[in-house]
Amino acid sequence: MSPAKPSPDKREAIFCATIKLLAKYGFHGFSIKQLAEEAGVATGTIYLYFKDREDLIRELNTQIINDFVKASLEGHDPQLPLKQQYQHICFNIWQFCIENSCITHCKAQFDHLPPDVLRSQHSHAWDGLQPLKHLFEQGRKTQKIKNLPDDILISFSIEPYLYLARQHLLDIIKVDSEQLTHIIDASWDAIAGPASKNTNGQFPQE
Amino acid sequence: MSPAKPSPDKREAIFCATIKLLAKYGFHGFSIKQLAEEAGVATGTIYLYFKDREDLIRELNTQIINDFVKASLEGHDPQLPLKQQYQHICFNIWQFCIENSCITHCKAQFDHLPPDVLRSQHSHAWDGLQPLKHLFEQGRKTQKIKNLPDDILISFSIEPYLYLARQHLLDIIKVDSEQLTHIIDASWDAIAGPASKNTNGQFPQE
DNA sequence: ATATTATGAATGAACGTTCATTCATAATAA
DNA sequence: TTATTATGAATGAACGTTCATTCATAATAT
Repeated sequence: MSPAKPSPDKREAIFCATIKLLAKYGFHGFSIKQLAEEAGVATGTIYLYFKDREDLIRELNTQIINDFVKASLEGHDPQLPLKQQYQHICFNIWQFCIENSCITHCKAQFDHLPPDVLRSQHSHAWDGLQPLKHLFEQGRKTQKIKNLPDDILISFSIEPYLYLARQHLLDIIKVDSEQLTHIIDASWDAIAGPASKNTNGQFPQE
Repeated sequence: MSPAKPSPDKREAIFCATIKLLAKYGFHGFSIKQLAEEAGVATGTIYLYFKDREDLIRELNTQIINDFVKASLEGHDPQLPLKQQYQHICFNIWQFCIENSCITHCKAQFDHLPPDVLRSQHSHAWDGLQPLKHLFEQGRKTQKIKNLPDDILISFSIEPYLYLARQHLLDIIKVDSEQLTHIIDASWDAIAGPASKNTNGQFPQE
């Protein structure tokens, strides 16, 4: 089966098994022993590739963010109209979440790492999402997108998809491709247009 | 402090300490011993009030959902215009999240309990949110709200607030009350109006 | 006195991590 | 080619720690 080479993709096997187990059991109920079994290696082997448990999880987190960001921007074309650019990214996100169910379930787990890790993760993710930043910036300038900070726009642009994908994968709800279109439209409605002017009675914002 | 009383609210103290620790350390790094110390009781005492660790967490989860639902609907008035009803609920959610930071951080942890628990949690939550269900239903009928399933509307109505509140509490972003108004408006824009008809083909937006 | 409630030392299972050992392959020598 | 040696990836039993849970005992209430 497995010879004794250096090892190009054994690390990958460990990653893969970690994702699988983390998605299934969460951080509790996830043990190194179980991981070794799932990955088809000895427990000690894991420590040849990762300093310790924490290191493994941090590295995995980084890779997942990278993959997610990369998938989100696949085929991105800054020449297209803003709305189309946005729709494309949203579709990418949905697609990625559905096709990588383990990652989708994992990802949410990472939202509860220590605060300092979260902060660096946050800024790292934004680094990769530069094109989305530009899209938002351009949208704000041309009044096609509400004049709100990136993070707030994100809360309508990415979070709902993550949530819905999780529920979809758990069979709690079902989203077909026609609904997805409507969802993407709804999410565009949330961020589109200059910040609405009259909430209740109040003053225009500008 | 009190040596050996019957115990009306010792259970509450244990709940409270659990929330605190869970918010701080997550499921890992949360131990019964630590919990006992934080709650000011002996380890054995915990087992007088809860069958075991799992039972404690499940019960806590249920109570948090109940509190959350109750807070969301506080002061709800079905007589008001739909948009105002909606804004009021959104504001309640934000308020609750900010005022109960430990619960907000905890809540997300529970998103990764076993699937069957998640499903029952989901339907239990909806039971309590009947008024919101009605609001959505009425909105769909009168074309004031998009013709989309409740769960999808929720993804723009609750999830973004949970996400933003978490980030706000972690000091990753800051949301002031003026921004909150805009966020609530944006979230209304997401669900408002009949499901948009032209995705790409483009009519004027208003 | 009796029942109820609280305690925390004791327990054993499970955990992450280590390290002496193995062995297929690579490198070198004949 | 064939024999010999060196390598380091892989192993998994063993280790020390930590954990959830129990229970004999103590404290309090009735």
